[in-house]
Amino acid sequence: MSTEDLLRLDLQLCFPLYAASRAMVQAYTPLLAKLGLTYPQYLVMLVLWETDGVTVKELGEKLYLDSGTLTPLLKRLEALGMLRRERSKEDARSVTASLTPQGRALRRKAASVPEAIVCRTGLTLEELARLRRDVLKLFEKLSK
Amino acid sequence: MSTEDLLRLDLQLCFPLYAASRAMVQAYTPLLAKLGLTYPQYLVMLVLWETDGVTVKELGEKLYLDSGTLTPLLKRLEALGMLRRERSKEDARSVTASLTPQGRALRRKAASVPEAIVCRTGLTLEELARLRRDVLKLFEKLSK
DNA sequence: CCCAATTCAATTGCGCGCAATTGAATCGAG
DNA sequence: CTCGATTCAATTGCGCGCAATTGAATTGGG
Repeated sequence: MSTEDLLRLDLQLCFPLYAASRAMVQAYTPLLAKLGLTYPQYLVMLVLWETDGVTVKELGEKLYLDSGTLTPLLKRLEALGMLRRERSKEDARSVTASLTPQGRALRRKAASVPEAIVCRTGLTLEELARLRRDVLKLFEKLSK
Repeated sequence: MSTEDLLRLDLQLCFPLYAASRAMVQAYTPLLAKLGLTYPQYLVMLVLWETDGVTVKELGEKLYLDSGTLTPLLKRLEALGMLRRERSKEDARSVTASLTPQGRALRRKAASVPEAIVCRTGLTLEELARLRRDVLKLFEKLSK
């Protein structure tokens, strides 16, 4: 493959990845709109539904996002009544996000989202699992 | 697989895709910084290097971006001296972007970028081609 | 115990993405 | 030829992402 070819938009991996990622978020958008959430907000809620009471730092480690993204996002979720933000008593440098009853209750309404997305892709669970594994492998290579 | 499992962050395809896409852009960032470009700006340049003199609409169709994104981005590239924007004479509704000599010359400096990224992924060209094909298939399913 | 280094979240600034709207130009049915 | 519908780019508004900086709290070496 020539350098010329490598510069071709349609032959690169990055652009399809970038386009697919945005298309995926677009697929979630109308579903999440019913819950009053954006996609990044939904990611934060997924973490909290799994492990309530996490710090900004922990959220950042799980989602690969920094405080510049998370702080305003968490403030919006707090304004929506989904969670509370409070300074940790043990370590006053850190801030913990905890679900409100309303935030916890939203989980049931969100339960139908993943299956709807799986259907939307038109792929089998096996195909999805393989693609997920391959993309994750790429991600790990890039993170190093 | 239960609904519970589907809701788990790490089992979903979307989050790895989202994380990998951002990691990929991050991998490009230092390389493109040497050219004075952001990743979306680089995508526009790739299109222009392949086909000079495209309208905002055509750029949007190739990159899946709308005028709300492209208009300010093209203005920045114009301010950088990479291209000119002008109203089409045939159809005064459309605007055409054309490379300046400087913009055309940048292609040589950009030639080393794709290979550097390929190395960065640590994947073989075959693995990359397969992943690209699979991601593209997903994208097409989601675009429908 | 002290203070320099580190670790936190918050803030600032900027460039996307994208929905929604605007306004100009063109098209096309009648 | 006309005028309503359509097609353009531009604009507005908002929520990310992320680099860089700030300032407060904590840590740890001496």
